[in-house]
Amino acid sequence: MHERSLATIASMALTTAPSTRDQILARAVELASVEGLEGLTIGRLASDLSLSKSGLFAHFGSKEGLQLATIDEAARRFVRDVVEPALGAPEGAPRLRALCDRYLDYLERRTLPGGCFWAAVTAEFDSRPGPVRDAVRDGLAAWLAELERQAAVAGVENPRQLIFEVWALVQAANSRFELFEDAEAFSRARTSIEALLP
Amino acid sequence: MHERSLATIASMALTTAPSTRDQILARAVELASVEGLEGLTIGRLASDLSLSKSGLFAHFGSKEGLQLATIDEAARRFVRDVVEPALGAPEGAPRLRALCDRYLDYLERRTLPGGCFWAAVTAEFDSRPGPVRDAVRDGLAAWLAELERQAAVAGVENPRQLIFEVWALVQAANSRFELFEDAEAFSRARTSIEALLP
DNA sequence: CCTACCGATCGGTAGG
DNA sequence: CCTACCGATCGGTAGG
Repeated sequence: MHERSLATIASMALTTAPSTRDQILARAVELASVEGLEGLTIGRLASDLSLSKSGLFAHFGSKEGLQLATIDEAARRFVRDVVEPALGAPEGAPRLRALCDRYLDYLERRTLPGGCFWAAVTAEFDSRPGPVRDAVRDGLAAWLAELERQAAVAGVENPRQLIFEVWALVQAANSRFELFEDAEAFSRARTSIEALLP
Repeated sequence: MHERSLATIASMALTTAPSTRDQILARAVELASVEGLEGLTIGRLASDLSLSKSGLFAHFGSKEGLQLATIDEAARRFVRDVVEPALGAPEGAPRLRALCDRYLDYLERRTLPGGCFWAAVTAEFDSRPGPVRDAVRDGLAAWLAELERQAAVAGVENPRQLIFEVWALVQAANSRFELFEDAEAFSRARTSIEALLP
């Protein structure tokens, strides 16, 4: 076990230099949080990374391929930055609280230049059927299902209703923070969420 | 000031005769609810209305002019379809309840093809500074201020916190309805809001 | 990963 | 409100 984690650390250290594709997707997630997945253009992305358009294009095959890869990368970063750090808390109420806290902190730190990636792409694609909307929906559904599962473990009587309310408040905090630059947005959300959690 | 501008907009809506410009803006609000204010292109709009691009363009002078006029039209329709019908209810708790009910009904009927106009354009422009974001912010601020005023008249101790929560739930209902085609989204929101209102 | 292209569409202009 | 344009940029392709 010690050997494995050392090997993992070593291999991470050796592979820290991100691939071109990883660099592209890191920038793509940032850009999409501000400009959306349609505003994410291949030319802009290539220019930001000093690549040729066709060189960048070849990694994804189509704009839709780039959009889907960007959603996948955003989900991966979300797990790494929000879900994984909360795994130390026991399942149920403590885990649920940790997941909410982590994400509110993540948003408040303005980790992405446009705030919540899911807020941006959900509003953009929620009424535009197709593979991109499906991927957004699946990514968000996985997150909501995890929150609902923790609420169920905590013995909440109606997990879906509770998580509907909790996620509503998180999204409202993001929206108010971004649109109104309202510094109180997150404390408002934390107050309301604390009153709801078991 | 917010109240006066709402009343002014309402009276304009009642007295303005149909014109090419009005037809353009009616379609623009619909399109923007799906495609956003950037996805709203002059060529697409002209084609939908069988006008030349330059003929349509001349009404607004720039794309930004079209975007600002579209926001203004959306606000006008919002007042006509949501605010005015609620004015029969006495100020305070009944008015607040009527405003919420009206808007939830409006969204559930899917009056606009992309759902809530404010949800679409807020998420799109909330991290993109400029006149368009300012107009979105001002339109939403007028609506939230009206809700807060009714909450204050109703004797709520913290109107801002209450309306933060109420609007969060309305937006969550719209988002779930659009993204997941969740028929229960609005009943969820109504249940939660009913528990919050005085 | 590149250069060199392609047709379509973008916002916008000239002139009527 | 129109026709006839403009340069820039879009997603995408050919070929290396």
